[in-house]
Amino acid sequence: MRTTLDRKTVIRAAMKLLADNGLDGLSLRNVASELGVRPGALYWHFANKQELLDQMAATLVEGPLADLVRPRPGQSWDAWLAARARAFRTAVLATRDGARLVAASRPTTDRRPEAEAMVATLTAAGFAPADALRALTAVKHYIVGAVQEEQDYAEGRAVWPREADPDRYADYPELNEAMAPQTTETLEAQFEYGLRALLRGLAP
Amino acid sequence: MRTTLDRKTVIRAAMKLLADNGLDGLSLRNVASELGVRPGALYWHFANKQELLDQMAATLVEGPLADLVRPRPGQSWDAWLAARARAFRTAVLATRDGARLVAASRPTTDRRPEAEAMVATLTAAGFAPADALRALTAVKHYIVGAVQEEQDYAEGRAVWPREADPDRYADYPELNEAMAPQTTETLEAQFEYGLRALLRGLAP
DNA sequence: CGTCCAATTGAACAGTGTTCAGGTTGGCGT
DNA sequence: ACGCCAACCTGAACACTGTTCAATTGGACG
Repeated sequence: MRTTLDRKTVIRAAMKLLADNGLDGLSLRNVASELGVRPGALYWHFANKQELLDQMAATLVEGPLADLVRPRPGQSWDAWLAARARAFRTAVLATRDGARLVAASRPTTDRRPEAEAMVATLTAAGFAPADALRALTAVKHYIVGAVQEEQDYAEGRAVWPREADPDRYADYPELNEAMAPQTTETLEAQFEYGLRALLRGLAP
Repeated sequence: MRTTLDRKTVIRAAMKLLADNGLDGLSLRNVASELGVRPGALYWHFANKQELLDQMAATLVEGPLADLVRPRPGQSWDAWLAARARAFRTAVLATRDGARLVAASRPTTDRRPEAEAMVATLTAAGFAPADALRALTAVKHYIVGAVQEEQDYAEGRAVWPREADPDRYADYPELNEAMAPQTTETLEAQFEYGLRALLRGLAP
């Protein structure tokens, strides 16, 4: 009995190849040969490559965010939102090209129950209903942009000026003083700085 | 005298095809045939497709932002940053798939003079040097994320829940009250809401 | 006029997502 | 035990893509 393929199995194999080769190196032929199967076989389980990417993105993000649809007892709205933001960031950065993957994917499940709970949490904290949704959206936008740029840098797609041309750096005194060498910690601090500022400014 | 090709001409043709067919429909063969030329000819003017995309993104953004490296006389730091943010958003949204184009491109010119001036402006307004750079970066991240999602929606890549399934919407009362039908104006208001919150929270 | 060289062609290479008629193959009903 | 049906997969092709490069053009210049 040759065990037959399975959506989950395909997704797992695709995730492994994503980690190994990056998003640009992820082809259906790769995935198929990793599974010992011909490319056409994948079309029995997925309508097209996009659907596979959607599922990959979903498995990436849904797990870590599941516990955080509501604040824990006694947790303030901003501490809760910050925790959610950090969880999202961590999950996306943990996978190679995670940000690009998420950006290239469409949502697979109905997000309305989740959204309803989150909006309700903010209105309970004093937000007007419309502002609650605007606030959640603004935070999402910040996270998406931050994670994208951060990973572009991590994967070498963006170039930090200091590394590009360290010599003539003396021409830019203010920039020189402002910018420390980039490390994992400074990137996280940057994210935290913007996140806290945004949450501070959003307070009702 | 057959006029010979030219970087600018190629970029212009590519921009037209981008507007007509979107980023996914933009192939070098398309660009070549639009110019009455074989695909290989483009490689005389650009090292590869990426370099063409980089130049396209640059022409998209650099013009509108050129005037806004420093605040106008008497303009506050936050009014200036907001104006810059709006100009960037407008420029990107004006072109089909502009956000994806910008996201997929690397910077072509040395951004350090610009960055130096901007950091200096914020330090003059009372920011610590490191915070000045963090603030600018945070704003950039917010804009990038916002524009990306906004255009995903505009091009039909994202689905707004209300349109996806308007009937069962009564199950989500808070969401229902929070979410008005999306129009150009509400999208701009959403952007503005997050931008103002972020700038408010960033104040030194 | 002849030479030179920037600019382009023609043709190929290796790879991609996708389709589909045709084979397997496992399990179920009779 | 047999036959059948549906799930599953193969084999092979199609229409694309970006990219390379030897060979060829055509205009400018000495």
